[in-house]
Amino acid sequence: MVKSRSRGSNFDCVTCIMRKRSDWSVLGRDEVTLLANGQSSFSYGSGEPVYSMGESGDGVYCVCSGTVAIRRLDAEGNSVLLQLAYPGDTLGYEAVLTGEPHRCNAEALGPANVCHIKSLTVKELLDKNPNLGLQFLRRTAASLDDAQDKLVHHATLSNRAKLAHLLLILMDRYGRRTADGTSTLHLPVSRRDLASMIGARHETVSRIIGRFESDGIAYFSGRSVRIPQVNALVEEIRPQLVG
Amino acid sequence: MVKSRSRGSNFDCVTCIMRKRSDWSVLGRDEVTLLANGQSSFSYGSGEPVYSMGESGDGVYCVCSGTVAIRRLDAEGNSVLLQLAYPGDTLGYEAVLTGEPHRCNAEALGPANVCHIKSLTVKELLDKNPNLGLQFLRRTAASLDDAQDKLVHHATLSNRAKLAHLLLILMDRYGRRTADGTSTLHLPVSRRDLASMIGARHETVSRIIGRFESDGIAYFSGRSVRIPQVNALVEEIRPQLVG
DNA sequence: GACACGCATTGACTAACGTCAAATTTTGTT
DNA sequence: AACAAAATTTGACGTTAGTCAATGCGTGTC
Repeated sequence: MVKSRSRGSNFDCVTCIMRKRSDWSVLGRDEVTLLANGQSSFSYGSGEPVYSMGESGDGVYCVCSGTVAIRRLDAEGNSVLLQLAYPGDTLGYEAVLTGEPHRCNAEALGPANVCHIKSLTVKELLDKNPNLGLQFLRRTAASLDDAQDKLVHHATLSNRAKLAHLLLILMDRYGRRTADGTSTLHLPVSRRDLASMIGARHETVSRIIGRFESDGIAYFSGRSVRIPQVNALVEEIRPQLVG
Repeated sequence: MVKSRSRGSNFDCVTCIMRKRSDWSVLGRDEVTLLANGQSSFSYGSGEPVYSMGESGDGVYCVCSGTVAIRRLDAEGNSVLLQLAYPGDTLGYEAVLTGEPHRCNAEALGPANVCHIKSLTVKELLDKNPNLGLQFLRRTAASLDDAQDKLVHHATLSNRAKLAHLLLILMDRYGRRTADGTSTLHLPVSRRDLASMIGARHETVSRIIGRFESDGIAYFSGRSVRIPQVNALVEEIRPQLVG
């Protein structure tokens, strides 16, 4: 179900509720007007690219609704899902700042609304309000921290532990705690993407899922996951301590 | 040989040759004076910490000479070497910007001179010259790009390929091409660190080194490496393509 | 509704890698 | 120079995870 990208008119920065929770919250009243003038909003269908590796950055993107996947492909075509972007997140500013082409693909994981702010406007705003740049800097530093944490996990955890950890992270956004202490989770991504996020093959993920079910830790049905005790997942993360 | 950190007086931002190649190159003349006033320079011995995880960021650090290793430890004490910092690199600004404690250790890998610029000065400079913040942002974005590339490699390459790749990267800075086409390389880090950089055990690295030697690709003696044909390392990186 | 396609699961097998332990070398200290 | 400590190498072994291949499942298309 891949609709083609369509221009939407429903989103306007001045009234946008996401703006207050985003990097753009540092802007003053007339700066927001400038932002609104340099902006266009688009609707995307599932799987549709927002931007692609190699394209030059003609502006930045701000997620208004939905989830956007940030991926990188290597020379052999392996796709790695690096990050999930949510409403309020700003994407693609690296390319605008450096003048280099985009290093990643950004793709809507479901119906999504994403606004585009053209480079000129971004540069004017950065110039007018230095806090915007500092805000981007804080955000980028947080992403770097996140990426470095992932590197540590890739270096020290088993695939099973990494999958448990990933499920816990996805729980934060997509999970729901039911009355009797069990939790449920609707996965935003396929098994293949799940696998690429932890640096494993999709067959391996299938097998780990099988073992989670045998061990009573998590039960999968399509993209729905039922987790009787969240704490059991936490236990999975620390390497086996003997004693 | 761990000397204790000592205050040095040899380094002054106004005359510092590294400054022109660093983020601070965007500063104007009197801003450099402000920088020089908020700065103190220190000498470090091999293995000595510049700052440590958990400490609060009381300023940023600028490498004047030597190499500084950026590491992160996990809960079980595993150390992962995330990055090598070189003269001109600025460290530790994340902690200053966010107010959070340092998330990494920074440690001199050999004799090194590192200047400390106190938080107040950094904030004044960021305030006076917005280009400094943008410069930090560009640098951080580049680090993020680098970390994401590593994630892709961790997800898709074998340890052997990752080691070959790492050697090529280290060649850029520590390598020397001799007349007859062979190259030599003096490693700045131990085998353990080499292992942590590619997410493998040190025993595994030892064995890969053994195989590199059997295969005539690289010969190791302590921290010296001789590489007859650099191209042979490049070949190692791409997964076996069946022909 | 039948079909095709991509995704997911499972099995059999193999290769890569980690673990534990011991021997050896290197490095730093006294 | 002698010693102690740490790093490195090597071996034997077990486990994990990747590969190849076949089958099943689900979704969207015609």
